[in-house]
Amino acid sequence: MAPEQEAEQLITIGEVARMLDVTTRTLRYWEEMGVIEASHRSEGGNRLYTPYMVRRMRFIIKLKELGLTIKEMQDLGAAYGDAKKTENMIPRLVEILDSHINKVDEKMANLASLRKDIVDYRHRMIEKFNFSKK
Amino acid sequence: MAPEQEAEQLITIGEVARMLDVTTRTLRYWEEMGVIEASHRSEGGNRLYTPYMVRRMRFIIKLKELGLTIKEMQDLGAAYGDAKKTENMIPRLVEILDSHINKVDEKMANLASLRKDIVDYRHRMIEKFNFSKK
DNA sequence: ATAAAAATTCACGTAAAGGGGAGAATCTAT
DNA sequence: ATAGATTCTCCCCTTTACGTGAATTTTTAT
Repeated sequence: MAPEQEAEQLITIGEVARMLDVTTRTLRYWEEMGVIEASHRSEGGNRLYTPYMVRRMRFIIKLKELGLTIKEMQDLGAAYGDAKKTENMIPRLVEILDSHINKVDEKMANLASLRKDIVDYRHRMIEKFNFSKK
Repeated sequence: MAPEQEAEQLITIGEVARMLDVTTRTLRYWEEMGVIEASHRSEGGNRLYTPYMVRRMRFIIKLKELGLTIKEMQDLGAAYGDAKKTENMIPRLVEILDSHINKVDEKMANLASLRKDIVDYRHRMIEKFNFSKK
């Protein structure tokens, strides 16, 4: 067998927070919501995280940037945790992403329409102004 | 002189709510927030709205669908209302509209970029999935 | 050993956009 | 005139994603 695996370097919540540019409160909140959990606890009870967990948190952040809610991440997390195979999570993720692409498309169409409305309104106002000045 | 202008047909809050597919609570909330106000009140104090107000509310709904906040609508709403009162405000209104057009343009650019991110991410996920399935 | 920094668990607060109910008054129709 | 439907004003509740202490422990550095 290979020699015992080297102890992973565990880092504290504060270090993780600085690395990911989030607050410790946010990390505890994610744990509270069940989208992530601390890898270990120290003797005294302090949270300690492995690099793997940090990668998972980066992933969470990415999903957040893509507009997924914590609730949607919980679904993904369940699939993730249960199967332990990332691959099993992917179809569900793709499904959620698809729905987000649709939402974004809708918003863009609406924005285009609003822009047109505002521009039209602006033109009417300018004409009215010039006319009143004769 | 022309004959006295026909009394505008005023409708109740419930009718407006049904027409616009929102709740009466929502309409009162908008009033509370200052983005709209009732055209009149009946003898007994019930809100009554003119067709013009209904058009303004449709406009509000459109803005809402775009993700504009009530705060943003307050600016636009104020300008919209002021312009009706006096044409001296038109240059100011055009100015505000221009700033909103810029905001809309920015939002559209952000959404376009977000959409690209999501689509790219989706592709990477699918490739990974297919690869793992060999 | 001891001060300072960091972490712990409550637990209340915030903003946005309303939801929902109470109790009273008003409007509509017969 | 009276039932029944609507509306009125208050006022507290909800959700989401944390913020912000407070009081207590743990960890780190000297």
